[in-house]
Amino acid sequence: MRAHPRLRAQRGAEMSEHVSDLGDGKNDDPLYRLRHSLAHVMAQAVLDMRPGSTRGFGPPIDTGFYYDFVLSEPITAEDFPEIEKRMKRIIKGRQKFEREDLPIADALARLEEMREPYKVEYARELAEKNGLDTLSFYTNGPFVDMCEGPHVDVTSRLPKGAFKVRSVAGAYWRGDERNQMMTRLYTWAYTSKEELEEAVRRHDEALRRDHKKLGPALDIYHIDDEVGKGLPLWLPNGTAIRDELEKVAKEKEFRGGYQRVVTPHVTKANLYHLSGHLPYYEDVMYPPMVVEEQEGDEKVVKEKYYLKPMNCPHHHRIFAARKRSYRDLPIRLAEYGTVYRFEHHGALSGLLRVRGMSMNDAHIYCTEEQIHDEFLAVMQMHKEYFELLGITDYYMRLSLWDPEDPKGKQKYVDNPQAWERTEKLVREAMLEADLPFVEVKGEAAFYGPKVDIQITTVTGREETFSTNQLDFAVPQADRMNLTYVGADGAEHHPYIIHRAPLGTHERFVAYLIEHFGGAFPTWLAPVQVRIIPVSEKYLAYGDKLATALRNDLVRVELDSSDEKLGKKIREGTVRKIPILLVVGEQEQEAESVTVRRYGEKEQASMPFTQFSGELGEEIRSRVMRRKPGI
RNA sequence: GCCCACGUAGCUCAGUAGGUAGAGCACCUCCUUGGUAAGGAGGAGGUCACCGGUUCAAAUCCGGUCGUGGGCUCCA
Repeated sequence: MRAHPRLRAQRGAEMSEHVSDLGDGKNDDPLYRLRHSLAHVMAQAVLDMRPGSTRGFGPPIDTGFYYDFVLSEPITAEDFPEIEKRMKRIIKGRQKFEREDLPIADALARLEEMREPYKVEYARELAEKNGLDTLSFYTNGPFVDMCEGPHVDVTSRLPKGAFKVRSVAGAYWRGDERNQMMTRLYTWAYTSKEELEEAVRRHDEALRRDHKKLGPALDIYHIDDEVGKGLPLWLPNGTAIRDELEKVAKEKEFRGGYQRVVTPHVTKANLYHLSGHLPYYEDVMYPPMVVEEQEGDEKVVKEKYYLKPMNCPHHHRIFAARKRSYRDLPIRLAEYGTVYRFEHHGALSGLLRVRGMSMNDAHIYCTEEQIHDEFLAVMQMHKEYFELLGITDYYMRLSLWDPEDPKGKQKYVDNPQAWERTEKLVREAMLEADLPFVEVKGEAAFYGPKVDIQITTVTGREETFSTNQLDFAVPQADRMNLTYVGADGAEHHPYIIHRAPLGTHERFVAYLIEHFGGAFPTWLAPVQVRIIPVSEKYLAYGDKLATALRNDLVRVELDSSDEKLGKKIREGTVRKIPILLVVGEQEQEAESVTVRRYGEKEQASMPFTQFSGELGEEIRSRVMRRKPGI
């Protein structure tokens, strides 16, 4: 389950010491200085070209920097060469960067005079919130900016050929859609031309792995205008991948003591009032289906049904449907449930952000004493999935509430003791699971702390792909009022762990496509084996093998096209099919096959029975023969 | 939703200054029966996203709609 956009605030507020490789220390980094200084140079160039424009933020980022402006006249990609030309001229101009510290009042006066309302706003905030009594300014040539620094000492130290204006985009002032829309210019920036070229090359390379390209190309999914935005159609190849993932999940959950349930796609409105979701989630839900009845002259609303945006309330009703004893706990209810969310039109993107998605969902109802073991088991399940799929490029985020958040009362259930207790329990489980994580305040769910697993897509965007939440609030009397009878004969409210290690099929498959570059391990590949007869004469033999493999539940295709062998090999390789079997006269006579594996140079001939035995074992044990890659 | 760009055959793209459309791949047919990354010939396929406007004439110019892509805190 993703955080509500409104609540997705205050990134990186506080990092814990559990961080291994996420250290910042960026202010001392020469590259940081370079990018930061170059940002000033670009701002100078842009303000020259568009007099009367005002500035927002202009920070260094992983690939260079960006700068936000409210422009007097729009800038498009056609203006990039001009910007670059002017930047180079400024660099050549040997402008010195000079720092100056002004008392707050003087700083504000200067910013007012510069007609920089956004800088004024931020300066006020720095003074008030952070209690600064001076603010620093940097001047280079005719350009002045309020800035913490540090910078290079003179513009001529900046490399002229190692940056490139990349793109222009819209961005709200401080990321809030209620604020002014600014124009953001992204720029690549490195220390040398070679590094820049290498970065651009890597970027282009990554784009080739983009699931939005590979997904349709490999017939995994299709998005059709007539069906609707964000509502992908899963083609046979994509469905095979989903089915395999579900198979793994069902096995793991079965062994982990989960029980499977199935719940409907639509539900009466009141359930979401009970759960507390409707008031809070309504703008992400599809509009309701309204049942009306004619009463006299008037139409009266009898019922409202919503497409379900999450599975939890349904599972809670299953829990509540019977009297529960402490002896029954923990109860673990699992479902690959399909949910629908009316995400912002502009936020939709391939399989990554959709409006209908199937979650690897489950809810664990347990006592406080059981939380530790249950949470630990969930995290260990994550570990197993990551090992199975060779996933290493992720980090875990322990998302906590923020007691200092001014809007805390609306954002979080008001129960400080419960927050402190549950956060401690989750932290302990994480430490015991021995998984590195960072702690971030202000990212919790409204009902409790959670652990989010963050991944970075090939295009460099960070996404949450799975989350595990501890919920102490929803079972309480004022919400779903879930209870069990304790050993003492009295009723108690259980705790709930919401967990979805594989996230949603949509996002997970998008990630896997990019992770594997479309070349899936055999067990997961939509087509596992393609049989290629050397010529038409051996079609019958190929067909015989295909039938035998299909009988063993192998996803196999027979290439019966009237093409030359080389062409058929190429076709199979382009489709990234893990195993191509070449069969001709020799193979037919020996009842053998020649095995050609994707990405492997060596090919081997062996008796067909040996091949099918080894293949069966490879699929059953879900081994990964190659490192993820293209 | 908002900012910018884009929308020509299933896919990738060309179409110069408004004069009713073209390539490669894929698809179909025929020839070829070929041992490891594209054999040859022919054919079919488009209301140039949709709606409206300007014009003798619109893929091309203008407006709107729909869709796609890049963005929308990595915080002086």
